[in-house]
Amino acid sequence: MAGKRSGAQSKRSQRTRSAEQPRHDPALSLERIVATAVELLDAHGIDGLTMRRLADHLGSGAMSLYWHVDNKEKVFDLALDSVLEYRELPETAQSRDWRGEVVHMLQDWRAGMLRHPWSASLLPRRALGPNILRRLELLSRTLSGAGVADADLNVAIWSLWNYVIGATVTRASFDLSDEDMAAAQQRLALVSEHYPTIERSRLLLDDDWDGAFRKGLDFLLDGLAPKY
Amino acid sequence: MAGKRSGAQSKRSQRTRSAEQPRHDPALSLERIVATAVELLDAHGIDGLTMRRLADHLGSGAMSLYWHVDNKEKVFDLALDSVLEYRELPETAQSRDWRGEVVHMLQDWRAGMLRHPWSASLLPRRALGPNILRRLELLSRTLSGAGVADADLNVAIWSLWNYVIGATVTRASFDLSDEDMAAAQQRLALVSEHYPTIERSRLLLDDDWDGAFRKGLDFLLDGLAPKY
DNA sequence: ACCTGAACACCGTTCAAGT
DNA sequence: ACCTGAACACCGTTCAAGT
Repeated sequence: MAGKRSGAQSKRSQRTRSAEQPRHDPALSLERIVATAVELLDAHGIDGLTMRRLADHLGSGAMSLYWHVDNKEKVFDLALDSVLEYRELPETAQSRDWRGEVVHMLQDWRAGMLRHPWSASLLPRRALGPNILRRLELLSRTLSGAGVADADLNVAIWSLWNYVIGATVTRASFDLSDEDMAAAQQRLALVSEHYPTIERSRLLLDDDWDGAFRKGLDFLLDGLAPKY
Repeated sequence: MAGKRSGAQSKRSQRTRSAEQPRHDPALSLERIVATAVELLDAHGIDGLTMRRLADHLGSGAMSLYWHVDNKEKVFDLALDSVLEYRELPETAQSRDWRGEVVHMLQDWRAGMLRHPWSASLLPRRALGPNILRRLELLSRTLSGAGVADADLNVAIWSLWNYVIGATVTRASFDLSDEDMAAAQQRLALVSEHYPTIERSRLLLDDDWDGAFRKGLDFLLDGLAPKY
């Protein structure tokens, strides 16, 4: 956290590092850049990723990154997709019912993003990387195999997508700003006569996010399930 | 760019020319600041809002804003909530069924945000403003009145919220970056053997977003509807 | 109470140049 | 092919000061 302070000082100590010289940094590469970007984002949030800081952590000059990457946007794209990898369960999938399959993948999706909360706030502005496409393909295949009519398939996929994205974005934002949540609760308490129903149901105090995600997902799947 | 700016300047100076003071804009106020911030965001997107530019458009020094507002974050908060106002239909509500009520409010919510696409990318990091709370209260009241059990109420509200947020965030991001969408489609075409189901259902080519939103919402409401 | 300019400590990126 | 420093055109915000 308090790793690097003065840029000039750390740069100098790198240049004159003769005694403990052993670790000269490996050459730059897309992989190293993306991995370090993710580290930085995990540690300092979305505003903590800076081209200059990234280069610093990689032991290179700030401009060296631009040989590997077009611009900062690209770094964001790559960091986001790198976090969304999904390893399908190989053969257990056979024995799994379609609902179990879908629920598992979507829960994993959400959990993966919540492990890197910045990823949720990045989603709104990014395109579909290969890992997202892979998940959509799996979703599509599973629902289709479950008997969802072709006419309903895209709607079903987007509905589940929307649900996951919305849930993750919301959860991550509350996670990031406890004080905002507290402020909202306080404001709510102060003017609770305006929001009696919310107040009564304790909507903002309920913190069983995982359970709510699961239950709501079940409702949605109930609605989407093919009718026989 | 500089041309556009000077254009706005001259328009304002025309308007205030009638007053005796030669170059004084109306006094700063939170309302003016927020309204101008929304204009800027509409015109130039999220990166187009700059404290300096905002002050410039208001005809004031950059630092004058800080007397009215803590920091840039606050400007974002206020701009977001200002866009989410909802006027309940006064008495027609009586005759409306609960589904109609919910659908109307959520469609209006989505439409309002899509009129200001930056609002979607702002949502992940912001807290609940009064206008959002008002919508949640309405949702809560309507669902409760429709017979949704207290135990399911919060889950139902969050599910609908998630759905709207996810749909809006997604729609706005595709809206903002047509070339990204095109790139994704191209990449998809190139490696379509990896995503056969998506390819077949033309998931990424379907552009009836409004229809898909409505249909998926119906599925979700089917799942949420109280079972008699 | 309300507004201001100068200054500080940063940004992302272009460019010409080095190996 | 890969990396670099200097430079440019910006940022948000602190501060001491003006009315």
